Amino acid sequence: MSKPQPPTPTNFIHDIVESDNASGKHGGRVATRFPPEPNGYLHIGHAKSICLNFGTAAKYGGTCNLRFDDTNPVTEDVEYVESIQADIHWLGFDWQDRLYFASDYFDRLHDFAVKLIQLGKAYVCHLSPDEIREYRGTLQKPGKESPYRNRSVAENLDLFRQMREGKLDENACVLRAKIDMNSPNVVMRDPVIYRIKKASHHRTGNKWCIYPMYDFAHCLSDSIERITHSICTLEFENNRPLYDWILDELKVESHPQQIEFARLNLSRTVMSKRKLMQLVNDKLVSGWDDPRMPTLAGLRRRGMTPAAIRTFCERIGVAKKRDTLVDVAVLEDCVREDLNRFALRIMAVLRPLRVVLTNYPEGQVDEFETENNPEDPAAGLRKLPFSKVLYIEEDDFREDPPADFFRLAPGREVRLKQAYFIKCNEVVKDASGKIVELRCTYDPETKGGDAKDGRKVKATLHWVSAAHAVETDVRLYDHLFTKENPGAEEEGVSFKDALNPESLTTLRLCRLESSVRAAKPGTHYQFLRHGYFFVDPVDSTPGKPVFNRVVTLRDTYAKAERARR
RNA sequence: UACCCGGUGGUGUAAUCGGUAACACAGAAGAUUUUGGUUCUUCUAUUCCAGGUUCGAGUCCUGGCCGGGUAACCA
Repeated sequence: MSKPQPPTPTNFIHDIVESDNASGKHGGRVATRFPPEPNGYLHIGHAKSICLNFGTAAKYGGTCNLRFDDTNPVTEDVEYVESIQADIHWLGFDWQDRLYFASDYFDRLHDFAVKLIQLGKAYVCHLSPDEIREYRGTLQKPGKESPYRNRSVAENLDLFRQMREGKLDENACVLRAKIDMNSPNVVMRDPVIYRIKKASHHRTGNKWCIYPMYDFAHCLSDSIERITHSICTLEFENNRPLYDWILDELKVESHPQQIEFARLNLSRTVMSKRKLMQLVNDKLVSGWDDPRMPTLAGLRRRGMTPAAIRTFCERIGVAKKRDTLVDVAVLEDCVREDLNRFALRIMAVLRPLRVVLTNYPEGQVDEFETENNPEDPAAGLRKLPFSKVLYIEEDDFREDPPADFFRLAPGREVRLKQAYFIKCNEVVKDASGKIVELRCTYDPETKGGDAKDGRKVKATLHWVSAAHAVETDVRLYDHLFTKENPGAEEEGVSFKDALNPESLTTLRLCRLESSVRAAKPGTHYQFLRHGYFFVDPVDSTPGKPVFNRVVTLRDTYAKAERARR
C-alpha cells in the first residue's frame, strides 16, 4: 500500500520560483492565477494549467487566483463562468475569496489607457482593419507608420473620450500603443489596445462600448492582483515584450514575470476549442459532457476521478517543448491506479451465455460470500445468490480453444468464483449454429471454490444467477479517434475522418449481480475481469442504473491474442 | 528566412556550482494470484551534429543541422 513516493516532481517553473525566492525578488511571495476566458468548456489541457498554477502556489505557500479574462463580450457568457468554476472545484482546487474578473478592472484599465495617451505612448488610429494589417508589414518587411500616429495628446484624449461615450462607430477607430513600426517583433508594431464594441457585457452590461485587448488587460490585471509569476502557454511568447512594455511605460509597482510552457496534447483526441465545438455542433458526440470528450465535464461523466487527473498532470511534467503528444495510456494508468484502491468489485456479465447445471437441484439457492475489494479488507464482504441457471461471459467459452486459452471449453473444468467447479458437457446451438446454452455439471465437493482432493483449474470465471440478475445497459467507451494525433493538420484530411466508429458500444440486457439494483449514480465499480465502470448520473433511473465504462482492466490475454493476429 | 522558442530511450519528463544519464507510461519475460486484474522481479531502449575548454560535458563555449511559433479591432 505505502509505496515509496517518487521524488516531488519539479519543473523549470519551480526552478524559477525557487531562484526568485532565494534572491528575494518578490519578497518570497508566490502569487499565481488561472485566467480562463469564459467562452467554452474546460478540457484536460486546462487541467494541466490549473494544476500547475494552483499546485505551484500550494507548493510554495502562496496563493492562486481565479480570474476570468472577460474582455470580449461578443464571445463570452455566464454559462461558461459557472461551468468553469464547477469544473475547477471538481478537480479539487479552491481560490477561496479570490474570484476576480478582468471586467472588474475596466475603470482602472481605462484610466491606464488615458495615462498612456498622456505619456504620448498611445494614439487613436482611424485606419480600417484592413489598412492596419497592411501598414503592419510582414514578418520580413518592416511596417509603416499610421498617418494618425502623431496626433496631439489633447486630440487623442478627446477622441478616446468620444470612443468611450459611444459617439463613434465600431471599426471607426481604435486606440493603439505607440511603440515601433520597425520592430522585428510584429506584436510590437503599434498594437491595438482598445477597440469599440457596442455589445452588452455579461457582467458590466451596457456600461462600456470600448473594451481592452488581451495584451493590455492581461498584464495590468496581473499587476493589479500583484501576481508574481504569470504562467501561460507558449503562444504568448511573442507577446511577452508587449506585456513588459506596458507595465514599464505605466511604471506600475508590481511587475509580474510572464513564463510560458507547452500546452498538453493527448493522443487519440483533439483539444482545440474549434474542433471540440465541431464535434458537438455536428452531433458527432452527445454534447460537451459526452463521456468520450476530453472536457472536464466529459471526463467527469465518464467516471474519471479528480485524483487521477491530478496525478496525470503531475506525471506528464511541464516543459517548453512544443508539439509533444502524451500517450492517453498514461491517463488510463492513473485512473486504474486510483480506482483500484477503492472501487467495489462486482460480477457483471456483459455478453451473457446461459449455463444450466444439470445436476444442481431445481429450486435450490446457495449463498456465497465474496470480498468487495481485495485491495481493501475494510470494504467488507457481500453475499451472492447461486442457482441452477446462470450466465457466464460469452468470451469465457470456446468450443475449439487455442492452446493458451484456459477458460471453459467442452469437457473442461473451471471455477466459478467463490462457488463451485463446473464442467462443460454439452453445447446447445440454435438453427443458425449460434451457441445459446451450455449444459454443465457442478462438483458439490468444491463448494466455495476449492477442491478437497487438491485438483486445480486454470481459470476462475465470474457469473450471475439468472433468476437474481439485474438487467441493464452498459456503455463501453473507447478512444474517440483511431489516429494517434488526429489534430495534426494534414491537407485535404479532416480530423473527423479519423473518428473511431467503435468509440461507443451500448450493450443491452447485460446481467449484473443483484446488489447493483441499489447502485447510486456517481458510484464507481470494478466489473470483475472487465474494467472500471461508473453509474451514469444522467441516464440512470431508480432500480436501473446505467453504466459507463471508465477504462478497461489490463488484459494480457486479449493483448496476446491481438498480437497473434 | 525578421524575431522568438525548442531538440535526452518508442512516448512524456528528470538529472539544481560540470561528476555513475534516471522516473513513469508503453513493450518483453517470469513469480504470485479464487479477477489472464493487483502486487513483485527482471529485461529492452536515450543525450541532433562537429569542434573546443576540462581529469571529466546532456550541462559551459563556438559553429552547424533539424523542428516549431509569430503578421485578429481573438485570447
